Amino acid sequence: MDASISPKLETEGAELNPETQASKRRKVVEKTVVRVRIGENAGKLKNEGPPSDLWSWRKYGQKPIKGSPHPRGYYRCSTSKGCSAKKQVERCRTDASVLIITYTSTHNHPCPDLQNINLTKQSKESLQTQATETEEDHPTSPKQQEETQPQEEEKQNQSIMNMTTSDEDVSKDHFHYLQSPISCTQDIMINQEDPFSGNLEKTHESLNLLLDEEPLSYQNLMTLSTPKSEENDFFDELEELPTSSVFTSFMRSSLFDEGIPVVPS
DNA sequence: CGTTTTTGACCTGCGC
DNA sequence: GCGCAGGTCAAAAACG
Repeated sequence: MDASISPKLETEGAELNPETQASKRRKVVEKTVVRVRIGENAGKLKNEGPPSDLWSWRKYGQKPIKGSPHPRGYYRCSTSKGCSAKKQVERCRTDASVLIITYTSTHNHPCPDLQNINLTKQSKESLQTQATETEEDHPTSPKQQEETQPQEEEKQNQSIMNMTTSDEDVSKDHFHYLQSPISCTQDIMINQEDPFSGNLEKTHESLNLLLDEEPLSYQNLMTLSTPKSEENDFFDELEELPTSSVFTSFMRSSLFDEGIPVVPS
């Protein structure tokens, strides 16, 4: 359908499958992997505007990855000088329509002009969001969302599965299929808090629980908050990172607008 | 003019 | 210990 994006989250802890060893050559660092599927319309929606992120990212490197036709981009948070948040953006080697964003470290500073961004975003999205009341800006309780659209969820789920299975790497990666914006949000929230508390294990547990237990569709989210740039060039996407906006959407909605409490393990 | 992107070189970790 | 590959740095260029 319309640019469907299916982000998935996963925090990579110390325990990992041998398949991913390649990517874990380095020290085992807490990572949050977000998989975003870029719809075919991605290239058509380029005039949607730049993908806004709560944080600004500065690209500091790009490297071709062995075995992958697509290079990997390295980004660092430029919002705050001392922020150590980083993210890696690459395309799925088997499915070019899937972006894999790996977040490493976390922001050591609060989100920048959140309100500003919110307003800006609203004005932008209002154009496309009118028809669909975004839960993104008006996050509902988890329960409500669960009842939201089971059918849609199935669709989304299927597409995700499809995408995932088509990707050998991913399928092996015991990814938890993220179906719930809430899960996503919470996961992120935890991660956001972690840098300060240094409690990462908690993240894993709650994340796993959430991802496995709360199926739910955020198709709307994706569709609405996905200012995708043209897909003709992989590098273009690396720069714009549609993911960030999507990813951020959850954060914004729950983290700041509502502040969903983190589910303790 | 300041910030971001690009790109080659360098460093580090891991497997053999 | 060596080689390979990923990750980071830093200078130059580009852009707003």
